[in-house]
Parts: sequence; C-alpha cells; structure tokens
Amino acid sequence: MARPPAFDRERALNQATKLFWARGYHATALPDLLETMGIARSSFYAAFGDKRSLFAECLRRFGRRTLEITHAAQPRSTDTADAGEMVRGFFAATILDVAPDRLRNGCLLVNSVLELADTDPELSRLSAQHLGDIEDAFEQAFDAALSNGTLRSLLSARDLARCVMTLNQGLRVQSRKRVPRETLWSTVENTLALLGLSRHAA
Amino acid sequence: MARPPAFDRERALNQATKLFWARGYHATALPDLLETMGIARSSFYAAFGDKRSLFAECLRRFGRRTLEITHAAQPRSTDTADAGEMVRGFFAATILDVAPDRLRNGCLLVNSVLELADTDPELSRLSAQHLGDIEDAFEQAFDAALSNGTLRSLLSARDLARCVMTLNQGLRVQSRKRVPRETLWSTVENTLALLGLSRHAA
DNA sequence: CCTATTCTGGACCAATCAGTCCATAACAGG
DNA sequence: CCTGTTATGGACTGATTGGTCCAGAATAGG
Repeated sequence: MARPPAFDRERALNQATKLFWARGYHATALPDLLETMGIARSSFYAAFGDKRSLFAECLRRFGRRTLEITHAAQPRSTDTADAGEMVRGFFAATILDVAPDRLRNGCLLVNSVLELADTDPELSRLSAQHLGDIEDAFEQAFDAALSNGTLRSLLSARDLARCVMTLNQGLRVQSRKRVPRETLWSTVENTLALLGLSRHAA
Repeated sequence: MARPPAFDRERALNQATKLFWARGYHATALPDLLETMGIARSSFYAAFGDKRSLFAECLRRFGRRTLEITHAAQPRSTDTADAGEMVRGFFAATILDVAPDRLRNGCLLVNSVLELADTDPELSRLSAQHLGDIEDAFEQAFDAALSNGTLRSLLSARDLARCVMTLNQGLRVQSRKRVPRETLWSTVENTLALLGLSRHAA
C-alpha cells in the first residue's frame, strides 16, 4: 500500500562497498556514493541512516563474504583435512581468481583497520574483529590438522594462524603497491613451503 | 636584514609527521596541523607551500630515517655480516625499542600506500618507493650473506627480501590492530626461524 | 633612528562536506 | 477512482575544507 523502492538494496550495497574499498572511508564523498548507488540523497538517509552506518554494513558484508571464502577453501571433512590446501585455496581465491582491479584494492578490512585506527577506533576495531574471525578459522583448521597428523609443525595452531594472517595482511599491502600477481603468488608459495604447509616442500 | 622565523622548521615537521602518522592524510585537517606545528596559516603556506607538499616532505623524512635504521641494524663489515642479525635488529628497533603510541601507529609508509592508492597515486607510489628502498637494503644484505656463506637458503636474496618486507608490512597492520608487542615479536621470531634467519633454529 | 625585507595573525574566500526537510510522485488497498 | 503510505528529487543548512590576501609587527643593515 505504498510506493515501492526504485533501487536494489543489495546492488546499492555492493556498489558502495566497491567505492569504499577503492578510496577508503574519508575520501569517499556522499555525492559519489549516491551516484554509484543510483539513489537520491533522501532515499539514502532513509534506507541506510548514515554514511558511517552504511560503511559499517559494508564492512560486515565484506567480512562475512571473506569468511565464507575461507571456509569454502576447506572442501573436505575435518578428518582428512589438508590445512595446507585450505590456506593455498584461500590465497588462490583471493589472489589468483580475482579481477585485476579487485586485487589492486587489497582488502577492505585491512585498509579500514589502518585508515580508521585513530579517527574512528570503533570501526577500526570492527574491521580487526572480522580479520580475527578469519584467523580463528585458520586456527581451527590447523588444530584439526595437527590432531589428525596430516600436519606436523614446531608451531602451535595459534602461532601458525597468526603467521598466515600476517602474511595475508602483508600481501594486501603489496597488492595496493601494484606488485604483480605472479610476484604475490611466489611469496605465498615460498612462505607456505617454509611453514610446512606445502606438500611440495621439506 | 629581515624578521626571523618564529618557529623551528625541524620541530614543526616532526610534529606534522606525528599527526599524519596517527590520522592519515585525508583525516588530518589544516587547523590541527597548524596547532601542533605551532605556526600560523600564512607562515605555513610560505614555508611549506601546501598540505600535499608538506605531506610529501614528511614522507621523505620518514623514509630516509627508516632506511637509516635499516642500515644501522647491520653493524659489522660486509664480510662477516650476519643477515639474520640485521633483520632481527631492524625489527627490534622498530618493535621493541619504540614507545607504545609509535608502535600503535604502525608505519607511515604502509599507512600511506594503502590510504592514497586510489586517491593520490603519486604519493602512494612515493611511499611504495621508500618501502622499496628498504627492501633493497635487505636484499643487498642477503646477497652478501649468501655470497660469503654466512647464510644458506633455498630462496634467492630477492625472494628473501620480499618475504621479510611482506612480514614487515603484515606486522604494521597488526600493530594498528593493537596486537601487543610480545605477540608481534613472537611472530617475528617464528618467521625468522622458518626463513633460516635465526641462529637458534633449524 | 630609519628603511628594506621578511614573517605573522587573522580576516576572508569559494568549494565542499554530511545531513535535514518538504512538496510531490508513485504505488496498493479499498 | 480515491486515499493512505512510502519513496523520491532537490533545495537548503551550518560547519568545515584547503587556500589567498593584506595590514602590521619584528628584525638587521645602514
């Protein structure tokens, strides 16, 4: 019994995420958001409340999606899980199987942690928390792999997960430096081999 | 034969760097800069030209200083150089021997690469270039160590340097997440051991 | 003491920022 | 077809942005 919205909410959020991802929070102006979202000012405030709220929602969506990628990278059951394959799958999905401009943008969560650490600690902490969720997923995989013997390591599951996440974050910085995909991937291979997460290495 | 400046240029630059370091480029407003620098608006534009120029100068100073730290971490002559000690020294200087708030700010170069990748590619590239200088310093050290036999590795000097820089950048992200110093350091130890850069490990 | 030169404080500017408001348009149920 | 309800477009706001300008203060050389 009312006028229906003229825009697709999901699509609008995706477009907004793209822009925040590329430019960051502060440098993304409202008029630009409105344009890519294909939405008028008042509709924007009615539907999303706030620039900051919109950003928080983009962050959550991005975090959720990335966590899904992480889980999807572990196809088999826990018993036969190869933790190395999971990590490799994660990096393949986010480095190899990704459009050039997406790769260049790095990771929205990493970008936001850095940008907002001082300006908006709450949003920064939210980003960090999503990264923490991914780290936890890795830790669980390592824990399982250490238990069932498919992985042997001097490091604990937690330490392994931390190393992988540090590697990940370092790679996202490299991405924004426009380091070519192949170089990123060779860093992944080298590091995974050293961590004992590669079947091809010592 | 003229009125002398009423502010200390070096000190003003240091203060400006601090602010940029904590908040980033976009979120640092001119009035805040003027206040911490202890300088009036017109003097600012006379002395530094521009907000952007000032930032570029801060970037150069920061890059130069960090490169000095990198070189200072390699005390001995090239022949007996222990590349592992150099890397460890670098991380000790920038993680252990640093005030809490500095640690929390991460690295100005890393922060700027990410923040300005899309908004101001030139400044981003400038930051990336300074990081590249540091990477080159590591590579030279590794090259020397591989030559004189103090270091053996499956990886090339270049690959090693890339791994160390990726580790470094990952750690700077962790810093801004407020991961405690000890945790950062244990990641350093773990990774260096795996890279064969620690005398205590395999 | 006077003058040439430089620096300083603050008024001022246009542009842009995020956010509000309201008259009107578009639909759904009766 | 009418009415109640929601969405839309765009005018408008006050605050803040980076940057300019100029009158006057401070100094050094003569």
